[in-house]
Amino acid sequence: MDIDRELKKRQLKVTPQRQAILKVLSQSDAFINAQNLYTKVLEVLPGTNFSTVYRNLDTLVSKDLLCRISRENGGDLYKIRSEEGHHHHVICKGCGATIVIEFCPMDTIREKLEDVGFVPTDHRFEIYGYCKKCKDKSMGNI
Amino acid sequence: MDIDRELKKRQLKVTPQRQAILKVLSQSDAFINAQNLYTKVLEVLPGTNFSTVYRNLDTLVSKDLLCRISRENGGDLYKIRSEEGHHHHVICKGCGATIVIEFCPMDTIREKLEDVGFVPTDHRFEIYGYCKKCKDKSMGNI
DNA sequence: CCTCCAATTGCAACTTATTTGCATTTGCAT
DNA sequence: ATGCAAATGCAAATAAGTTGCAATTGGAGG
Repeated sequence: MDIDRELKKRQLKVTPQRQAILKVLSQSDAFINAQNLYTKVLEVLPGTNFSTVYRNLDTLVSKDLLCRISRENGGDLYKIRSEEGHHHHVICKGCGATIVIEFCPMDTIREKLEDVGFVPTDHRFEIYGYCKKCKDKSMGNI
Repeated sequence: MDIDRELKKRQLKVTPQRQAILKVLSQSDAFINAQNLYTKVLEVLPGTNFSTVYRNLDTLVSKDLLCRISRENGGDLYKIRSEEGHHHHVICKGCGATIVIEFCPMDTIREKLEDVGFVPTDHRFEIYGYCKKCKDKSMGNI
């Protein structure tokens, strides 16, 4: 991933902080929370402020550079948006690894909603569980 | 809904606070957040402590008396679990009203996950938008 | 290369949502 | 009526994220 290019494409300034954040995120496609990300960013660019990280997570999500999901009783999680277009995720609760799925349940249900006059604006579909590697382990570090 | 009966069935003590919480929740099937619920509970049972409300929300969700969803950048929302068994929700962003749908996308995707050795433990599927009534209004009070 | 200015950052204080420890009270089984 | 685990109230603590503002800086244009 050409970080500088992706930032410029979206008219965002190329700052060391953004480079650090995207560098960390691009090194894995697992979901990570803001605090853990912040810790890792500090290793790449010591002195970075956490509000800068939070602000940029918002910015980068809104510019479609990151995917964000939120869980019950847990903070939001982020990862690099490597796929183009609409998709959903299968997320391993052991290692955080993700599988992207193209299947979208809205395709099945949209028409039924129209029948009752409901206009969908957005939706969530996420699957949690354990990947092949993490099966039989109970790490729970997500 | 027979509140006392449902509590006893789950070996939970019947307290005025729980009765108040469930009374408020059972009067509507819209999702509501903990703070708003707390305010309404105070009208029914003044003096109730907010930590009691929070603790009971957790308890009641774990005992399958309530449904909980969480949104990006917002707290969790709760409603009475009126349907038996597994189901998903369509939620109006205008008035909070919900439609229960029996359709579950896992039926479609489960087999494909098995093929790659992924063991799903739980999933989320929620649809947000505007119901017939709230269309053309931009209330955004959810 | 230099200048300028809006965008970005650092800092610290604040907010919001929720949780926890502990003493007190209470539902309910016996 | 009694005993005790469960539940509550209170206050303080925590976690996660946000905000105002002054200082800094990326990068477009000269």
